Amino acid sequence: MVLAGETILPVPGAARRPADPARAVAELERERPRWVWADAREDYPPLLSAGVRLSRCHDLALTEGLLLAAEGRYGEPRSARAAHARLRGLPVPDEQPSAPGTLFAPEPLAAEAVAEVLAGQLARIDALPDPGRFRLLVAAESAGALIAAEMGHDGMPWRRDEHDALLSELLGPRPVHGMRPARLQALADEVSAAFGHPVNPDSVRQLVKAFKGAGVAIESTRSWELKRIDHPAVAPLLAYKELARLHSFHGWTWADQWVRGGRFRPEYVAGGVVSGRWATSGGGALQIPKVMRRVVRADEGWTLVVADAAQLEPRVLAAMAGDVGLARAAGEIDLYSALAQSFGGERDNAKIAMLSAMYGGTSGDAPKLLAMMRQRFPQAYRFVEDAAKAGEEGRLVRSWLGRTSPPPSERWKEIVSGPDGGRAARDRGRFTRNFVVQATAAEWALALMAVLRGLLPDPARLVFFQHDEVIVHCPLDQAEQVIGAVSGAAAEATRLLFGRTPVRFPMEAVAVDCYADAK
DNA sequence: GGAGCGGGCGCC
DNA sequence: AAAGGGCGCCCGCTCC
Repeated sequence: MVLAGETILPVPGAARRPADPARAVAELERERPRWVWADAREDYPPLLSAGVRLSRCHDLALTEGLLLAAEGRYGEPRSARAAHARLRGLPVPDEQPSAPGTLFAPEPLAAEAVAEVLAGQLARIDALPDPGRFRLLVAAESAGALIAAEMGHDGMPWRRDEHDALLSELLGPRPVHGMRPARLQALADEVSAAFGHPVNPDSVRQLVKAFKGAGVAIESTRSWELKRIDHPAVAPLLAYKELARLHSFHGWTWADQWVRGGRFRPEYVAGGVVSGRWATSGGGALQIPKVMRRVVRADEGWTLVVADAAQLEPRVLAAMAGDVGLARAAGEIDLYSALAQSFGGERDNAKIAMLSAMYGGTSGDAPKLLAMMRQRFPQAYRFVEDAAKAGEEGRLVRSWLGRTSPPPSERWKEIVSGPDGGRAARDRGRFTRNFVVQATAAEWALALMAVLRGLLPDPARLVFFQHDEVIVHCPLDQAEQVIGAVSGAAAEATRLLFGRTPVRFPMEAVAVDCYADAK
């Protein structure tokens, strides 16, 4: 095992930091070690900039977070430094992720300390209920950290000329900074005209007041509520809201900040969501509107291989719960169609039933459909009900590989024991109900990416990941190989998590020139 | 004039 | 038709 971090121990006897760390790392990488480092988010980008890529790692910070949660110590500082202080019984430093270039960056953790923390973590993993699964979780989470850094480094192809054309088409030409684009101003004027006085369409308060003055009582300005209203201001207002969002979230200013050299480079945060999903800390890569997909185009002579897992969450539920009936339906490509006959012949009913079971839905037809689910698929039904019950009682739940939900807050405990505790309890029940499914789906997706990354031929690159969807950018002549790698990776991820299961996890990939053409 | 929060809505 | 999980982000607005 080779230890790395900020501190690098290349070979025994050479305990000093080498003159050219990146080169030393690159040489050692030929042995394909599992690198151990404090925090890939900080340690990997400099290596990537130096042209070095690593195949495997153990990320102490991410692992510490997983372990603390599993041990019921969620919320304690999870940095390698903090973990080391806990081991030594020293004061634990506060969580302070130092931004790159921080003036007072802490001294790097010594290699000996890294080794100590690692040994401590491996021992703690052995003490868990299912160390084998947890080790897989740690490996997948760590691989995710590598991939997140690489995707941030490589960036997703983003054509600024197409982006500008799209914005101009929808909003009018780029305005002077701080001004509304022409189309937005025209819509705002229409809204004001409809009320007969100036109204700021960005102000909820002004809108509610204006509608009230026009004799229309509304609770909110949510678009579904506005759509039920008959008033001339509604149409321009809805159009305004949609375009204003595009302008402020993914407009010219956004592109100035996030797009360089034909690449959109967001900052992904592996494990940034409690469920294990990724988050972003800038750039909003996980909320790019579908209309923007036409802006994502492969380089000349290259292609985009776009792949998404079909109905991932219900399949995960079927596999976890070991529900034979649901697993049989999940052996089909379209799971909901396969379920339709169990829900009165309607595919939509099957979908509502499954989503309500996984999200805790109670409105509309949900109660009726859930009753049918309880009868037809008792094991799957019980699986999510048990998770909900655990949450309502303030207990913790775990994903398939052992990611543990955060505990309820002290405030929650107060409220729940009070007179109106039912609402808070049900809210938490919905959270834990969803957690077990969402977190396991995230694990499957991480495993998929980790395997896929290892199968990609150079210079193919993962350039986008969004919960259950990946994009690989590769030369045209690698398209077929990459498409094969995707389905191979999906099968391997399924095997890694669930072993032999009748549940299928279809991951169909297509090679396209433009992201918008993928669906 | 900056921090913090709720509304609203994009994605899954 | 309208409500159920997870996020990030911008806006208006309040408060200090």
